[in-house]
Amino acid sequence: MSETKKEKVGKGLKNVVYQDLLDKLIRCCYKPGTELNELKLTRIYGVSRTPVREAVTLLEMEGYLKVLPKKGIYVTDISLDNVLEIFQTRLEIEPLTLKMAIPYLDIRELIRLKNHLTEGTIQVDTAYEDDMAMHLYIIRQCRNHYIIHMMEKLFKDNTRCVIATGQNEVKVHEAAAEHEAILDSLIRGDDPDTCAALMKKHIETCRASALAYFSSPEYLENHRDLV
Amino acid sequence: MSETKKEKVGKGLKNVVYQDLLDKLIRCCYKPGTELNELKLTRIYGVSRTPVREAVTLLEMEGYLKVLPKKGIYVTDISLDNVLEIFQTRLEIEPLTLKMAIPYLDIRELIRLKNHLTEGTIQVDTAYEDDMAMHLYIIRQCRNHYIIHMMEKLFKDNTRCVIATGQNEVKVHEAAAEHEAILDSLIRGDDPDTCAALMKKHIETCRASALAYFSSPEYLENHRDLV
DNA sequence: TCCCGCAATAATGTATACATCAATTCCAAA
DNA sequence: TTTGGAATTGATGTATACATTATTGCGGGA
Repeated sequence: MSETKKEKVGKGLKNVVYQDLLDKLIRCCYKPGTELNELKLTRIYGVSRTPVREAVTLLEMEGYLKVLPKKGIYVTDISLDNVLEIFQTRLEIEPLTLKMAIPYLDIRELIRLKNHLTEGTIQVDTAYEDDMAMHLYIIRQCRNHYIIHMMEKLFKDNTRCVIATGQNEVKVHEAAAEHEAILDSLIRGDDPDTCAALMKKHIETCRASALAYFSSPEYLENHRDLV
Repeated sequence: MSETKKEKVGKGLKNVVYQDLLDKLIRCCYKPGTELNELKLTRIYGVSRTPVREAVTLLEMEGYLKVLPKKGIYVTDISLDNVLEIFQTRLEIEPLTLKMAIPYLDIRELIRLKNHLTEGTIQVDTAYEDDMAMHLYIIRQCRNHYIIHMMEKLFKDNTRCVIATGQNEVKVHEAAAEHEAILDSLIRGDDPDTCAALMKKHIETCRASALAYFSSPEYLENHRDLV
């Protein structure tokens, strides 16, 4: 009933609603604190309450929505603590994950990722996507579902935080240089600890950049509400 | 309609069904491979399909059930790979988690856990519960929701594996001795790396014990189907 | 006997009706 | 004017009816 009828994202309206809502929540089309309710959502998607409810149930379990009975459905807030936890986790786990992944990395894929970085000028608008692509590729090769699952969720949350707080001005060239260093190290076949150290350094740079942003006048101006 | 009407486990029949099903899946009352369907479940719980569906949807997302459209709902299998992943994750993450938790550990709680171990004879039937209690207490104090969430899921899976494979004969005294060593080290306020090393050693013991069990004639006899 | 096809069945997917409950509003009485 | 309370509203919780579809089984024809 909405637009194109058979998108087949994942079969079933439940999955369509879930995927679309998840995407909108991560991209902050529905900002933290927004109040929704089932009726609104059924009208937006042109489906009945059943698929909406199932999608909402899943998103509540994932922590993006909170259902208050007889009150409404609320988009969960983001806190500075949350951002700190994300970086703490990345600092502690990602270097480890990289070491686990090394035996399974495909050199061709690493080269492809590197070429993406150095293909002429870096495009700012896709820089964040490319950034995540490298991290997620490495993580997925660690062959441990528990860690992969945690890290994929973490990167979703990270994206949501980045968008919610408006830190679009990531230092793309600095990050790209560090990415290149990591990829080169992996391609050369350096000692795992060496590669992991480069990854740790990179994440520390990211964290410093994010925390600096949260203390900047620019941020404090626009987001007296958040964090 | 079933038995006691107002159990209030978590408000809502959805939560009642979810909690009960989760418990039964972890305890392998529904063994891996079992085929269920919504109708059966509605009859078992005496509720309509709606709460059943919502519970099933959640359990499918958690990986305990798999819904095959127009076929049935199947209890997911357990593989040896899964067991290996569990121990790999514990070996890599739990010592780290312990170090993160140290500043937040409550000495009184550590002493309480230790007294539990040394109170006369160790009761075999509750040994596994007590074992998990210590690990989960430490993990929860690490104050990182991503890691806590992952590890709680992992311990649920671990319990399910232990029960499914029937390794009730955990070496309770050996495990208890290692637990005591860890707790003593924490209570003394040893260096974090020292404590973490004890934890790692303990998990290695657990893994060795589990893997030995999987190679034992006793296991191979009873479980030609599994793993 | 074997095979093709249609129909019945049984399962999930979806929509909607009904139940419940909390918050709000509005009216009446002090 | 203020306040208490009952009724209405609006939200989710639950049950059920309806739609869709894959599977299965039966039956007729080659």
